Amino acid sequence: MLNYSSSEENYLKAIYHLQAETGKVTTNALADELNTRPASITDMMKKLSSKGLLNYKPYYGFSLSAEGRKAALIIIRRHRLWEFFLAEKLGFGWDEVHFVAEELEHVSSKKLIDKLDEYLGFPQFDPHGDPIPNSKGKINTTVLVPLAELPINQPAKVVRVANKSTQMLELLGDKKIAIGSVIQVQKRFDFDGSLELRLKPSLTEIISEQLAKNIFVQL
Amino acid sequence: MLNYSSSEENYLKAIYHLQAETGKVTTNALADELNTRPASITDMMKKLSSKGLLNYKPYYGFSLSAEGRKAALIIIRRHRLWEFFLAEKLGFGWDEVHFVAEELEHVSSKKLIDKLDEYLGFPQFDPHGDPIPNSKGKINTTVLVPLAELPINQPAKVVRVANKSTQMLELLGDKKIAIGSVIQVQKRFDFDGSLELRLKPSLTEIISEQLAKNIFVQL
DNA sequence: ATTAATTTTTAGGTTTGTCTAAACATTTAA
DNA sequence: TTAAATGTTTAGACAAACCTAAAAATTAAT
Ligand SMILES: [Mn+2]
Ligand SMILES: [Mn+2]
Ligand SMILES: [Mn+2]
Ligand SMILES: [Mn+2]
Repeated sequence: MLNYSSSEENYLKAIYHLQAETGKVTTNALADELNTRPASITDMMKKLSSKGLLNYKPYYGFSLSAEGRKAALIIIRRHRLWEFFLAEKLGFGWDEVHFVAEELEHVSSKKLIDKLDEYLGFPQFDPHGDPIPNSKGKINTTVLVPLAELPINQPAKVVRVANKSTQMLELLGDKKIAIGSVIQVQKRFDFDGSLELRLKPSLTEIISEQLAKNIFVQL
Repeated sequence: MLNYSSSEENYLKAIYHLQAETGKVTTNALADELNTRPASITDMMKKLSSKGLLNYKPYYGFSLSAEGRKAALIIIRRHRLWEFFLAEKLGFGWDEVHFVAEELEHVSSKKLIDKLDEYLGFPQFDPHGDPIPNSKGKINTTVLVPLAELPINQPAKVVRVANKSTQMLELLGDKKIAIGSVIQVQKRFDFDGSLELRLKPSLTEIISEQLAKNIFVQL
């Protein structure tokens, strides 16, 4: 049914992400995201809008059409399922999966992805805690709360980490925090925003506000 | 270390296969194999030989250099490991794996392939019975005998099927022959070359010469 | 040994996706 | 409210990987 080039797919995905994160998408922001030049963005915007994937008026910006959003979600589904596979089955580290999935996501067999999904047990979140759209493109829109804003003594599950660097992975390992951990905030120090967490009845850890802003939990 | 485009990889692989099957490679044969025009072959031959992957003299034909052979084996390794994965883990049919692997083989992470190999238990043959090169590019060169030439009463294991069509799969299913089956030829009818096979002490099947020529066994 | 047929290469185009430099629009600042 | 800065689009090129049609080389047939 659908068949887009790897380039088109990367553009659709990037537009979707920028739209979700910042509300609107600009030519420069997209060029920055995709490591291309603004002129290339304009070229591709014309192409995608002529294919009905984008609403585009010169100088007025652009946004995904219903069809474009649908296509983007298919690619995001592929990407996150592959990330899950790499981490869960092949033992890749958290911080290594993204780069490889960036290539695997362009393999376009629908059967492949649906079988993979089944084989993996229909996972709900990728290794970074981001939700995986189902085969109909529906995405779990559970509202995630940054740990920095979690009310005191409210238990919650860690499901997503915004920053995906090696340094972050290292720090989380040290603090014994992982995707799936159930956590509650025991105390918030207003001076620097640092938090005292309770991980298990007998295990507490102190984390910085900066770290807390990058950890997302589900109530 | 190495990084070739998908096109270059497909050419290298096709040259390797034609070289192995027919001894030499011609412009037309290659164009035929790759569904392109002879002119496109000449273009790519210049490119690949300028990269040192090919020995090429205009009008005199071409053959893979040592480096080209090495690159081809890496791609064949990827292809066959993915085929094995699709058949073994995701439940794809024999006849469905090739098409998808044709795309997956171009994902270039060495770590991905080596981890996949390990995850799959270092398989020796793909679902068609073709040998899988190891991570150093060494390929199992076990000589395979077409079932049509197997001596009477010599037990042997089915390891490869040359024709990969759905029709073939259907016929083999009907005759209860699969990769891994241990077989011996009980009688050869010289009139039409058909064979009476013994599959288990109490199970015999008659197969045509045409089928027997497409089934390869290991002694 | 010419001529004819086949194979291979060259010449010149096309499409996709990129780029730089210049022009044009919009936004911000003086 | 004009000028400067910023953001976006156009114009024109380029490389990769294809193509068709014509030319050149090789091989096969008279
Ligand atoms: Mn990608
Ligand atoms: Mn992810
Ligand atoms: Mn391929
Ligand atoms: Mn195979």
